[in-house]
Amino acid sequence: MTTMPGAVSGDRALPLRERKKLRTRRALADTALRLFLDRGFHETTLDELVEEVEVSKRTFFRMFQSKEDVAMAAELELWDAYVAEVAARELHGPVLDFLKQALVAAVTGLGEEWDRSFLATRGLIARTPVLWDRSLLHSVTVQSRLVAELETKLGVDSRQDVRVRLLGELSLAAWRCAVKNWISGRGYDGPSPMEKLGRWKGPGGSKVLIHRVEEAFDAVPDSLTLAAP
Amino acid sequence: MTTMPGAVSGDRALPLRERKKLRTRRALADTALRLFLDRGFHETTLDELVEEVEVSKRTFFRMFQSKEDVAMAAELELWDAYVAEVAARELHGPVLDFLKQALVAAVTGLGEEWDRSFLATRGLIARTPVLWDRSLLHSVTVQSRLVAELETKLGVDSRQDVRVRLLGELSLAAWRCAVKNWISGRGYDGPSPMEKLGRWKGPGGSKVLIHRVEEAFDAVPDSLTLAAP
DNA sequence: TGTAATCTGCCACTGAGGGGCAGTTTAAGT
DNA sequence: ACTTAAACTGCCCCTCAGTGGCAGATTACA
Repeated sequence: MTTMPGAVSGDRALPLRERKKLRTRRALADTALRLFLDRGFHETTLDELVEEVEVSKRTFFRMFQSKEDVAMAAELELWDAYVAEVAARELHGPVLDFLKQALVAAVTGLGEEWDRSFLATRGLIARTPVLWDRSLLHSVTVQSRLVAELETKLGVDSRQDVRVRLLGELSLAAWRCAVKNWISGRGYDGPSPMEKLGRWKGPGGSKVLIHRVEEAFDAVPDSLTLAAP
Repeated sequence: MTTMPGAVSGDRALPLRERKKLRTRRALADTALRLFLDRGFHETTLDELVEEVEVSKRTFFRMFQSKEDVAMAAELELWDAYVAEVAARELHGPVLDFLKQALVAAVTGLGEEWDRSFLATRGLIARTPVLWDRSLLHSVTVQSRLVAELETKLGVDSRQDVRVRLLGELSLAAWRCAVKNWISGRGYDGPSPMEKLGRWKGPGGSKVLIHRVEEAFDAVPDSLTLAAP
C-alpha cells in the first residue's frame, strides 16, 4: 500500500531480486486462489495458472512445493508468523497460556487484508478434500517447529519430556477446533445471537476468530475431566 | 489358486469373493513392504509392484487409495481396530481413560504378527518423508471418526461442545508421542537400562509400545500445568 | 564495464492415478 | 444344472503434477 501500482507490502530494503520473487509469489497465490474459487481446484490445471501469471511451470515450483500449497498461502503465512512469534516472545508462566497468546498475536499481526484471503482459503479448503488433508498436515507439522523453540526456551529435551510435545499438539488441536467453530459461523457465544446485529455475516472477521481461539484454549483443562456417568 | 498355499487367516464364512479380495490385498501389502524396504519407496514403481503380485494397476487402485497407503497397511489396520474398539466398548468414567484403554486393547488385539510388520512399517516411514506425512495425516483423520463415536455415546453435539473434539485430538497426540518414544528405543523408563538385558533390541515389541501409550496418556494432565519461572 | 553467480524459460520425461470398455467370475433365480 | 444379472478384473489410453537439463537472461559484485 505505498503508492506504486503493483507494489507489495514488501520491505523496501530487500535485495531487489528477493522483492521480485515476492511479487511473483504473491501474484501466483492471488490468482491461484481466484481461479480455484472460480473453476474449482481440480478443474484448474497448473498450466492454466502459470499461463495467467505469465511464469513458467518451472518457476512455479521454485516458489511453492505443490499445487496444494499455493492455494493455502495464507495459512502458511500464519504458521510462519506463529513460529516467529513463539521464538520472539519471552516465556514465563504457564506454557499453554504462552502458546495461546502467541497464536493470538500472530493472527492479530497479519492484519485486515490477510483475514479476508484466509477466509476465502478456508472456504476453498472446506469443499476440497485434498486441500483439507494438506491443511491438516501443515497444522500438525507446525507442532515440531513449535517444540523446537520451546525446547531451547525451557531447556528441556523433548525426547525425555513428553509434556513439551503434548503441549505443542494441544496448541494446534485447539487451533483446529477454533477454526471449525469459526467457519461453522455461530455468533460470539452459543448459536448465533450476534448475527442478528448484522455485524458478522458468516464466520466474521479475525476478531471473532481470535475469540474462538481463546475459547478453545480455555476449554482444554475442562476436557480432561469430561466423564460419562 | 483355490487350494492355496498362501492361505490367509480369513474367516472362512465370508462371501468367497471377499476372501479373494482380502488375499490379494494382503499379498499387495506384504510384497509392497518388502520391495519398499529393499529398494526404497521412490525407487520402486507401482508397475514393478503389480508385476510381482500379478495384478493390474487398475486392480491395485481398487484395493488402496494411493501408493502411500499400501506401505502403511499395518497402521490402517490399527486405526480400524481402534475405532471398532471405541464403538464396541461401553463408556463410563473419565473419557480420556476410556480412550486410552480402547487404544491399548486395539493394539493388544492385533497380535504378534502385526507388531512385527508394524515395526517394519515404522522403519520405512522414518526414512521416507512422504510416508511420514501420510501417517501423520491418517492419525489426525482418525480423530473425527473417534469423535463421531463419542458423540453418540455421550449424547452431546461436538459442534456445541469443544471438549469432545479436544479429547479426540488429545488421544491421537498421545499416540504420536508414544510411537516416537517407542521408536527412539529407550528402555522401559528413562534412557535404556533394559537394553542391557538384551531383551529389547531396538524399540521392542508391542508390550513396550503399550507401555509407551499408557505413559503418554498419563502425562497429559501434567503437561497442562507445565510452566516456566 | 566485465564477470561470476543466480535465476528464468523451454523442452522432454517419468510416474501416479483415472475412465472406458470388453471379457470373466461369482451370486442369485428357476 | 442352466440362465441371468451383477460385480469384478484386465488392458489400453489419457491427463497432469512434478523433475532434470540446458541455454539464455538478469542481477550482484569487483
